[in-house]
Amino acid sequence: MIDGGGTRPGPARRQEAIAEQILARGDITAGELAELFQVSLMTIHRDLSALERQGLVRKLRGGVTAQPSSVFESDVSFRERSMRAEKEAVAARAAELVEPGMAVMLDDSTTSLALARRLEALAPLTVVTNFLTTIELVAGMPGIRLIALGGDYDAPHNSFLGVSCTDAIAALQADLCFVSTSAVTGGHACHQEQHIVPVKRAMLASATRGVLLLDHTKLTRTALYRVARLETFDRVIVDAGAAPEALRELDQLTRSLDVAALLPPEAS
Amino acid sequence: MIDGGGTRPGPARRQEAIAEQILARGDITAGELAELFQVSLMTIHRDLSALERQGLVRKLRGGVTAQPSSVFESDVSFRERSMRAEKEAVAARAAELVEPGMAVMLDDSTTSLALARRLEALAPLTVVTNFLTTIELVAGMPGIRLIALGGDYDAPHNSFLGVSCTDAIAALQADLCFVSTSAVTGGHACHQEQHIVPVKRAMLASATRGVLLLDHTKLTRTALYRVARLETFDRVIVDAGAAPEALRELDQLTRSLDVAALLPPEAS
DNA sequence: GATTCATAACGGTGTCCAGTGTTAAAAACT
DNA sequence: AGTTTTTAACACTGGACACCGTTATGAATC
Repeated sequence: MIDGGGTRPGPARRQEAIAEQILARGDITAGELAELFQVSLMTIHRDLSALERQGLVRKLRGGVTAQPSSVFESDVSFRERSMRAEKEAVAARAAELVEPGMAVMLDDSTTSLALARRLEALAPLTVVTNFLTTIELVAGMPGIRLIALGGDYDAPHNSFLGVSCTDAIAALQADLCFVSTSAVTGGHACHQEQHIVPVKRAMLASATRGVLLLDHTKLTRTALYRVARLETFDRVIVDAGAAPEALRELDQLTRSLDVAALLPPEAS
Repeated sequence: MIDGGGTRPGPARRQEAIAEQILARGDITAGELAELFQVSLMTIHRDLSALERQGLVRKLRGGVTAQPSSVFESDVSFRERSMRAEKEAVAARAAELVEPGMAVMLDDSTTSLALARRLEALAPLTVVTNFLTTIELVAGMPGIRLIALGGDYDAPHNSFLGVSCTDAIAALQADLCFVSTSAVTGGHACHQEQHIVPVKRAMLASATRGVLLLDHTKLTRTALYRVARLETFDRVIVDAGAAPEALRELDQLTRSLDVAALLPPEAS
């Protein structure tokens, strides 16, 4: 059983492998990669240019080096690719909390996006979000009322932030709010980017119930800015991949913890 | 996504011709169309279904009938198709008013969209809009700062409206504001849809200078709701297709009229 | 200047998919 | 019922485009 999940296009797969190599070794030459993957030098160069456009590596004469992780970890196109199955599991569980007629708020996380994909079945519904990807998705769903949160466009996140965004949020009141942060440490949900924090806080303040969506890798990570204490959330959903002791600790700190089992590998 | 040239793939072209037929004759049978275009009945049915989804015609047993124009005239996908050259001419002239560093506001009109396409060359620039099509376009322009205006999503216009939109506008101050309305009558810029009016008004109120963009067909049309008096606008731009007496009358009523000559039919 | 590496340009190859027709079933009308 | 119109399902096709290699040109380093 090779290639278990989604082996979609040709080059993307190789590029992922290349990125993995670089991230592991730190640097490598184009020639080595060509040898390793049995393709021409030109192809390697093209792959590297693509990866550079995504901000994953830096090209320089004679080879490539890895980019410090903090730079690209926040980029959408990167986040979109990682922890797919875990996000789906969490999103599926989150969808169970949504009932027709509700107004739900979604932040600019790819986990929320996974949830958004499942919302069409639950119409009628009002969806509020500042995430352009989600906006485009939900705009095409007939039964769903969409309220977009405007603001300053942030390219790496593909979302809208800033004062005019928080102002818009403050004028609303949602039933349910789904938020994801990049880390959980010391009883707090944390994020590594300052300018996102006020938006997430405003969302939580404008919703009757707040739900935190996590994949298990968030539990072992740290980030600088505190978004909110874990008790702030009425519910926390995490996938089942976490270590037992981490789960136990998390359970202590949260009002209501929900562990989502991984879904069967559907051929979506 | 969009093809400026006009002669698109295969079926779109035929569907346009079909729509033209129906709009001219009022109604027609599927069989006649199949004969007329030398394609199978099935294909005609598919075309008609597509046109029906766009709200242009109504299918009923035995044929199709035209939809009263007021229903679809406001739909984006329809507006996008009409008066292409005129809009480009007006947009080109409007672009001359924009200087690097400015903050410009664009409404949810396809003329504004045509203008937006020309803005990348004028970076650095701040663009403010409530039109999702424009948002997606400008989000991909590196040198341009984008501020999106949120609000209730309106599917036929593909834009955001409502109180939360006007509120967001009121919190801003732009240098230049470009607005287009569906008609000009009795010294007023008018629009046929009520819920759009407050948004356009708010935009004009939040900009130092207001510019009205028109194609000449707007001059002979009427619409119910007054948006603003023509003197409100610091400048009015119209294409050269208008009748001389209409232009003269318009000139009387505006502070500064600008007649844009049609551009050479470039193969963009 | 020589060498090595990177990019640009061109052409070949395969895949994917929109577009269409045919046939069959379903639905609507008489 | 019978007839006509509409939809559903399937297979075919051509063109578009992604992907890759080869060769040629350009840039950077020694």
